[in-house]
Amino acid sequence: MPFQDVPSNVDFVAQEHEVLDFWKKSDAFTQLRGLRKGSPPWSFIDGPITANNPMGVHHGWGRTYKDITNRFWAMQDRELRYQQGFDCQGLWVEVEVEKELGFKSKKDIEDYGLEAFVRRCKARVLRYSAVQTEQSIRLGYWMDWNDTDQLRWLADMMLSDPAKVITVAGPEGPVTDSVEGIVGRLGLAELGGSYYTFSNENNYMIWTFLKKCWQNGWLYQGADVMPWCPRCATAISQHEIVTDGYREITHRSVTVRFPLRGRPDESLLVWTTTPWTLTSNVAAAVGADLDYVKVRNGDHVLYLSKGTLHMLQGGYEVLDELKGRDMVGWSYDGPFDDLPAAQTPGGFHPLSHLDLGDGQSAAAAHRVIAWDGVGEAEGTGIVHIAPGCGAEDFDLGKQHGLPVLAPLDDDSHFVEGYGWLAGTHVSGVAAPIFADLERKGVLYHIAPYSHRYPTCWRCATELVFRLVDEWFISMGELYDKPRSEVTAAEKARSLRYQIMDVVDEARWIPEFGHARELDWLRNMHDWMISKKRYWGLALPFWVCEDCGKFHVVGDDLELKERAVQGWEAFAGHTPHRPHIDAIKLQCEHCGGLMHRIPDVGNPWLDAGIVSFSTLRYRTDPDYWRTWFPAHWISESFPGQFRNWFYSLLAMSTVVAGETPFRQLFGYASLLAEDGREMHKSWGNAIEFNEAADKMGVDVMRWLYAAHKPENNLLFGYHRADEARRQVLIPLWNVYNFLVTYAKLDGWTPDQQAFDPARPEGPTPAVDNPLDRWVLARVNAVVAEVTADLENSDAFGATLAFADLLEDLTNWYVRRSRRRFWRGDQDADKQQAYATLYHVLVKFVRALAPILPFVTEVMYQNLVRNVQPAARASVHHTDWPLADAAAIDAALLDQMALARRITSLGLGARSGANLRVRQPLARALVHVAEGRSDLSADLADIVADELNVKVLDFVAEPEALVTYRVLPNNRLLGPKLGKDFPKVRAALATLDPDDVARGVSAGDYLELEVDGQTLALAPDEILVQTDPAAGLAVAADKVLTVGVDATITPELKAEGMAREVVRRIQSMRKSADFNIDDHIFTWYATPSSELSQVIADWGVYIQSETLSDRLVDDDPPQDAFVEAHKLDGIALTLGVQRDTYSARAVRR
RNA sequence: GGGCCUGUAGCUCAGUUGGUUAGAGCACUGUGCUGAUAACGCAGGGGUCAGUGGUUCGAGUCCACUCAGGCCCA
Repeated sequence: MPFQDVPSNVDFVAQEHEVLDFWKKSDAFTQLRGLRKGSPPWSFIDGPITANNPMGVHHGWGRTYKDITNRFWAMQDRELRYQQGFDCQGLWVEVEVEKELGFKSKKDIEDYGLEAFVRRCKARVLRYSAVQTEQSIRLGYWMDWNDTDQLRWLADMMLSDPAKVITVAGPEGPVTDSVEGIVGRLGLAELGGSYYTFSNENNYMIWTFLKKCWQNGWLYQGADVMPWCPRCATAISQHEIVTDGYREITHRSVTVRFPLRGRPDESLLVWTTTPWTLTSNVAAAVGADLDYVKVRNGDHVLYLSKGTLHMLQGGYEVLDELKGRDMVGWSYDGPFDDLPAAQTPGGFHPLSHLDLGDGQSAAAAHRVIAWDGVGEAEGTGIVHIAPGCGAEDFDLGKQHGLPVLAPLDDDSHFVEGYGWLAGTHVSGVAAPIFADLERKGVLYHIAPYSHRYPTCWRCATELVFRLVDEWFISMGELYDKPRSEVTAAEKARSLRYQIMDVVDEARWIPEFGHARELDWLRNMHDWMISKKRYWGLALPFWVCEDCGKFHVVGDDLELKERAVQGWEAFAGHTPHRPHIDAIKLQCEHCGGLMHRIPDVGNPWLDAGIVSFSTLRYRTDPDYWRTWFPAHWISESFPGQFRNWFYSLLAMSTVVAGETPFRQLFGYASLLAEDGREMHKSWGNAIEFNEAADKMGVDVMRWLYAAHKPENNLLFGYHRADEARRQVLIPLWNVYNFLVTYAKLDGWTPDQQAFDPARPEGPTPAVDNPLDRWVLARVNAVVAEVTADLENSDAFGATLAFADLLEDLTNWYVRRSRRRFWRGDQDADKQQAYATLYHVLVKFVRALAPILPFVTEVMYQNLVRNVQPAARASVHHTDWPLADAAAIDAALLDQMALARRITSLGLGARSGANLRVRQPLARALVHVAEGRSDLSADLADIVADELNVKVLDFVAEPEALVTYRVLPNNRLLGPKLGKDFPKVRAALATLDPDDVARGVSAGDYLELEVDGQTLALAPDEILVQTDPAAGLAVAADKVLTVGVDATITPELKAEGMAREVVRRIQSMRKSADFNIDDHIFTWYATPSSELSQVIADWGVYIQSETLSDRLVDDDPPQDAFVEAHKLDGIALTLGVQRDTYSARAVRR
């Protein structure tokens, strides 16, 4: 079969959809897996994408890296698992389902019913995993994707009839289970497809991990004051709050008086931005070394720090100065001592295992304490301390043995014990509290205050700090010494240092990732893993109702073994709430009944376990060992150091004691084209589907790949247009060029020695320098790109590809055009075809991982249409080999020189206003010393491109240039050291012409420096040339090119003939003739000179324009006619198709 | 306060171990070429390589500090 016609105006987007159809119909992905089965493994572990919404263009970036890398290694004949994953459990899903249902609080969920709510969460995840699957397929991401219709069907069934028993197809045969059972087994070996972190295996594997932590003594239940979302009614962990959470918010700050006990009419002046916390005040902190003043201010005597006197309203008189330490121990009356909470001995909070304050009530405990955290940047230098309402306050309270008051319940309403406040919500208490303080006479001043305040990363509600009872994994002690000095015993006690060692085992790209992860680990607090919510990992912690001891269940087997109640209710369900909560165990210590704590797990546990759960760690150790650790993982850097990278590392350290990945490739953030984050409300957001259909995914993938990954990527349509113009269209044009002429000439590639794995075949044997050069180029580029992609450097690959494409289009094809166009079928033409074909096929195959669609189209036509034995898809072929023998470095240098000469020559012409169509007699080239001249072949190419009859290389370019002599820094710098500047200065005083002559003759140059004579070797001096003034000359560092501007009558005539040819060519196109149509041409001009030129150059004009006749007469009526002016001379031209002659004549 | 990243032309970005006159694309201007034509070539303007100091014969590149932006932690 011959090549198919190539449209010159191609709709890339429509074409991508055709390719998707082709891949689907031909089952191209499955074929690839079959082809690579049994080859050495290359293991990629995917970081799960949250299946909660459609994916965005920023996901496209990461997925492009993943797909490029997978495709590259598959072409290297490696077997891959192709399993990508969905993150399924956690608050983010709950929040969206709550929105769907119009819920406002946790109570709404409980009223609705946990069982139904959890099923809705599962269904939502299934639905969006289907959407994301379809989007990823559109991107060209080849993975073991699920059938999206089946996913949607399962979602529906989860809601309507989860207990229904169904049979679905799996890779090893049909699998029968309930709908809920099948959903819980998605991604496991028997079902294949994407992994889902809500799967049974993922959950039970986390149990195994948690049990191991427990056995190592790293798991504990702790009390702490944590940021808490009043709406979500859960604590927010350190991981969640650090970046996503802070917003600039203006609150009403309040300054109040704390009347001192035993010092009549004297008060501490205290300031806070969170008035509700005053209800739970226990202490006031001062800086021990800070200077304080006692002032009279209106009716009061107040204490505050010297640096915050501006806080006072109205005039004041300083009565005394003192240090903070002098105030420590003073006692005062708190603003809410009238409430029962403040008067309760031992403090007021619900945690039975927390015992602070020596039985004192808060009111009795009120005192001034010292704290080095007190400063004067804001406030009064006296800090109100409420240990139940702030993290630092809680720590201070522990140090000082202060009682704790915890005022808020789960929904952030004040609890009983807070008198008139009980039952009111924290968000609405500022005003009544101000009124109450006013009434009590302690309110001093209220003022707006803007600060960065933490908000919920999911629902943007302002967080409060609340005393909570949560579960933690201990990170271990942080030793106050360099890591290298930490002993083995210390390390054994501290998980933190064990993870650090594991971090060292992996290669981090970019390298700074390594340091960042270590920095995070140094600063990591104990990992809060519990969440007081509904949809998520059921933490396997069972607590004894009698003795309070807890037990951690390690997996499903142990659960079944130890269950003493509730197994029947649970059996057949996934290990989620509410069914899991039915199960009771018996306490090993006292025999009491144990119930599961209601908390669910931190979602990063779900994502971090996948290097075990998806690799069959529990069921098939050999399989796990084959695929663990991953060769490569990749995610966006911002955020993942504390999230996925961290949890992956921590969990692998605990379970396996080794790194879960060998190479980590990270990239930055995607921004809009205006450099800002994409936000719908700002109008700069681009949805994935819209981008795919407007710019095309090959273009998107190029934008993603052609970027230094550690820099933020600005994504948008202007850049897309640029990429299409610079890459896709030129590539397509070269392809179009080859196919067009190959069809005209009936050329097809050799079928004898066809290799389906590497269909371009061995490097063709050619002698034309252009061919040898472009073959050298393509092989050099393949060598470079191979190294780049092995090192996760897609960016480097795109740079190399762009250069090659430039060389191919703007030099090889441009200079070879006539070789293809010529009528005869000589050896040179055959070599040209063989070369361009080889280069293009090799190029296209190397590009295939980055641009999988357009390369597929080109492969189908260039290879599959002409080679019956060809593999079905370009993605089934093997990675091209770089033929080292073809990389002729000398030729590459020579051609680079030729191109520079050309460029300068065109510049010289342009500078003298000599258009290129006008032939000139000669160009003069001077190449600086030490550089070789061009071979005759290359000189001819340059002469042709410059449209000069002769290209002369001149050794004595005085006519062209003036000289400049410089010391050779690279040689003389190290040799002379400090004397170097003097030598440079001495050299500058000499006559450059003399020096240049000496150097070119190979003489040593004697130099007088500080009375010493110094001899410089010729290679220690660089002779540079600058163009001489007044010539059509251009020059760069090495080269000078001048053109002879004299236009003889003969040259002028030839120039006119070429002009006529160009006009006719352009008319052929306007008249919509085929490229090989023969024509009749008429011309009429009043100028006898022009008419003579056309007659003289008739043979040339006819052969260039395929004119069977060239007639000096007015064109007939039905010809295609245009009136032209050549240098002001009128010329009427007419063309008409020669219907009798036709294309066959040219063959 | 500590850690990391970034700072190069109007815009977006390259710049390989330190080496001679710092590049590309876009945009602008001029011009040319063309069966790549909704392209392309050549030329031009446009740079205190964020700043200061240091190392070095030589710094966009290495070191220190400062400034600005971003991220992480306290």
